Amino acid sequence: MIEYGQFCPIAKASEVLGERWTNLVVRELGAGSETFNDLRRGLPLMSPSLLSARLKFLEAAGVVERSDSGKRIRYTLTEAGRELKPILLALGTWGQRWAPTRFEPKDLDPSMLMWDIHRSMKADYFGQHHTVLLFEFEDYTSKHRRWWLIVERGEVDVCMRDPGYDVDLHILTDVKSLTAIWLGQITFAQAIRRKLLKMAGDSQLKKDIHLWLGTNYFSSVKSVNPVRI
DNA sequence: GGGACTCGAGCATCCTATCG
DNA sequence: CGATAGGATGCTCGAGTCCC
Repeated sequence: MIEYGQFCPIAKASEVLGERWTNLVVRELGAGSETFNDLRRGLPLMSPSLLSARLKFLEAAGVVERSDSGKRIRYTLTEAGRELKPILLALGTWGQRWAPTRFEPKDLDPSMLMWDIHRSMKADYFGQHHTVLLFEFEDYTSKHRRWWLIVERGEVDVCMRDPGYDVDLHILTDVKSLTAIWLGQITFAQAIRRKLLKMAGDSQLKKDIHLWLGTNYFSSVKSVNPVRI
């Protein structure tokens, strides 16, 4: 644990939250992740051993509650943890406005992007229709190239293997462009016009992509140093 | 087989003592 | 006072365990 040797409340808060990854674990829990594997999907570069250590630390600090139903272990935020939400949102707003975004390969992560998108998609748009969306990243050749989002009864599932259903809409793009759209750095219309995003399939889904895909929470915050795509 | 870890080796970074 | 070395600490990666 970091210790600053100061009574200042900011120092005390930093002793709890200042370690690497800690804020992002709280972010994931605040966004609705509850199981160890959900958290891993939202934090793909964090090792499981470190995630386990951080969860134990946050539990001891009174930020996270661990409950074991016998079937599976759930992690949820305590009242202290929930009170961090506006603080993290303020931190994110500051980051979107002031922190330089370079979109270098090390900052781009298709798994984190798809996990984030699947969580914020407007599932209500699809009603009771079973809908299959295939996202294909032209800049990836590995197992991370194709991602299926399956919408069913208000739930969205993300899949890295072909689930075997007919695809309603095929979206061909690259990770950098979709990240830029997701963060509000460029609009769908601009991306389509510049052929950074191409679609094949259901014409209504194509037309309404800006309605159902959603955007990152901070996308409306204007950056002082926007990136050039 | 999936979920939730745990362990150990190796590497990276940080901290502290020492030296010029 | 600043640079350096070496030990301590932290982190990742990969493999494995345990339980349901």
